[in-house]
Amino acid sequence: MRSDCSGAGEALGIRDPFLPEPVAVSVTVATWNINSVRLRIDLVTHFLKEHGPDVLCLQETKCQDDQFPLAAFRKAGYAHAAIHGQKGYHGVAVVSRLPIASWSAKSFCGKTDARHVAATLGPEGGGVTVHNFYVPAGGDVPDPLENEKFAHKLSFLDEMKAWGEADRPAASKAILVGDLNVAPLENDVWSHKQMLKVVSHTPIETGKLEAARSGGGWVDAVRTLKPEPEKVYTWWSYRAADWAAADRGRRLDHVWVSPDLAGSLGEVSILREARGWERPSDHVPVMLTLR
DNA sequence: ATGGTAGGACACCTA
Repeated sequence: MRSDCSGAGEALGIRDPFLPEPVAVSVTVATWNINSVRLRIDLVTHFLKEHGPDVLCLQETKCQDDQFPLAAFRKAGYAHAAIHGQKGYHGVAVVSRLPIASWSAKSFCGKTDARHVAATLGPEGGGVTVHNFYVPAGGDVPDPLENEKFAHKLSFLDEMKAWGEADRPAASKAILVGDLNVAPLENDVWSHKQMLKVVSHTPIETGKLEAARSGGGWVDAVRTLKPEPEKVYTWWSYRAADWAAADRGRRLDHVWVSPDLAGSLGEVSILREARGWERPSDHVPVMLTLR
């Protein structure tokens, strides 16, 4: 962003031609499990208009790539997209108003599930790579022998850790966001004690998520800016009679940054009010600004 | 101890 004051050098238009082009002074990234992007496209464009993140990462888009509502995003000013969807389930996408230089998608656990997509921004976005994840929810029974969905979740977390250690995605200018379906800390749930045997907060899951984060060298941006013991939630069940009154939330949605970006953390914002919108997702947007 | 809601595809799965 240019300043309005006219310093001598600027007024004369002097720039060192050997310096790289200036990059954006700030980038805001948002993550939101939208639970069907086609059903809730009007909520998404409302959010983009009101909050204007540079990049929005979506999970549970629940549509094939040719059904993704690209035109609505383009109309809202988000002309760039990396989409990785599948029929009916899962599905992730990165939409951006800044150009995307390249993108890719990884498969995990030998499945074709669309649970990861990565986009690298061009110079306008500082060349940052954004990894967008949708970790398996894991079913209801927290026993990998009885419940294959829980076994899949644990394997997925192990593979995230191995990927972080082998490929070193956090080596420079990287952000990892998404619905990781684990609330790792005591104050990431409404009752630590009552949640210890509930999928999303069992010790085996929280241990594996922490191992994936620290093993990859990632910094938990949200907890850096909102440290414990503050309660932080990003999801409230559809099954509560009154979600706001009960307030039995969980912090399932995360924003991690590579260590070289940790000094640039600006602010984090969790849009709790979005849970009260008409026909809401059960997750709300989480936004991080890097300066 | 139990059941409570939501979305997508297609007769039940996932969350």
